[in-house]
Amino acid sequence: MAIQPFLWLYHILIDDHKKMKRTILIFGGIAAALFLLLQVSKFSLTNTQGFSDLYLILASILFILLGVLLTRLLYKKEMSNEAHKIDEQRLKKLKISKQEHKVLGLMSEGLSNIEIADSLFISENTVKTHVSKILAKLNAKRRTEAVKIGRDLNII
Amino acid sequence: MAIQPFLWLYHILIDDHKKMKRTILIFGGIAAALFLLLQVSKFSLTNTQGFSDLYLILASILFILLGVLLTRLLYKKEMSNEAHKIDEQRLKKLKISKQEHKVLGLMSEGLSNIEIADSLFISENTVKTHVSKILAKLNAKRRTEAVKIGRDLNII
DNA sequence: TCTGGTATCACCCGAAAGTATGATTTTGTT
DNA sequence: AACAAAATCATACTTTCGGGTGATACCAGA
Repeated sequence: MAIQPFLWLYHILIDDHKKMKRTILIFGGIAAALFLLLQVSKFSLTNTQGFSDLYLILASILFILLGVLLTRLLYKKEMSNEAHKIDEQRLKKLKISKQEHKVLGLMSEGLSNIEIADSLFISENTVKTHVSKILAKLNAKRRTEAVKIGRDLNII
Repeated sequence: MAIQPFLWLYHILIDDHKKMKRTILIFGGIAAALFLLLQVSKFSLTNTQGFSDLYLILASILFILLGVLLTRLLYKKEMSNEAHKIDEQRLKKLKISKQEHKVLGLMSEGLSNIEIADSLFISENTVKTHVSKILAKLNAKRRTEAVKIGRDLNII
């Protein structure tokens, strides 16, 4: 849950170009707001107090909005990443092998044993063996239950 | 994706008391930052320019952080709400009845037909009928596939 | 080299799931 | 009240799942 300082910058700079526009917008907005604020502070030396205060408040609101916008952009990514990434540690604890994990994934896609067999280029019997072991390791009685448990454990 | 202006305020004020502390913190922070900023603007009339600028920048950063904090708090709730609420409209379009929906939900929990029957106080045969209709309406061949489709359609 | 883990496959059998059909009752709407 | 939709249940049948057992092969680490 802690904000990693440079990770999001990396994501913004390295990731796909679609988000470049928004990135430029945000950094441009920050620069503009900062500039505006500094200008206001200079004006406040010569102008009236009330005028300066109004613009300070506006600039403050702008900064808050920037923070909101920034977070909406990044937090969404962070959350979806966190939600979708599989828990490798738990896989090891449960001693679920690579192939078993693949089978579990295809089970969660609603495939039958034969369909899984075809997509992995193995026989249906082999799939059955994998499924049985998965059920045992996840302490499930049915494949639907295994999928449910797997989802809960962030294994799928 | 649009920010609903008063919805989050409602959530903050009405929801459980655990979040009250954080709420007070945030609004307190906003008030403090505003006060700080206004004070700074007054100081800038008498003090040196550099001194004022430094505090202005600090206040700006504080505002951004406030925006970030605020959004992290609210957006999380919004996202989880959005993700977990079922799509009633699609249920109507698919003509899935209440009982069928219940059965679908219990299927996704990994229950067998008999277990579903017991928890709904109906016979296994009835459950089978419901399941068959669900499969037909969701265009699924197996219950696992139905669960998958249901999840994708935000029906579960 | 031996051993344990993984992956592969096969056969049998019982249990669960799913299909098809038909029938009755309940419920909600006009 | 009348009608449609939903909910209930049953019976018979087919298909899929899952358990149990055993077997072969491969690979990596002790």
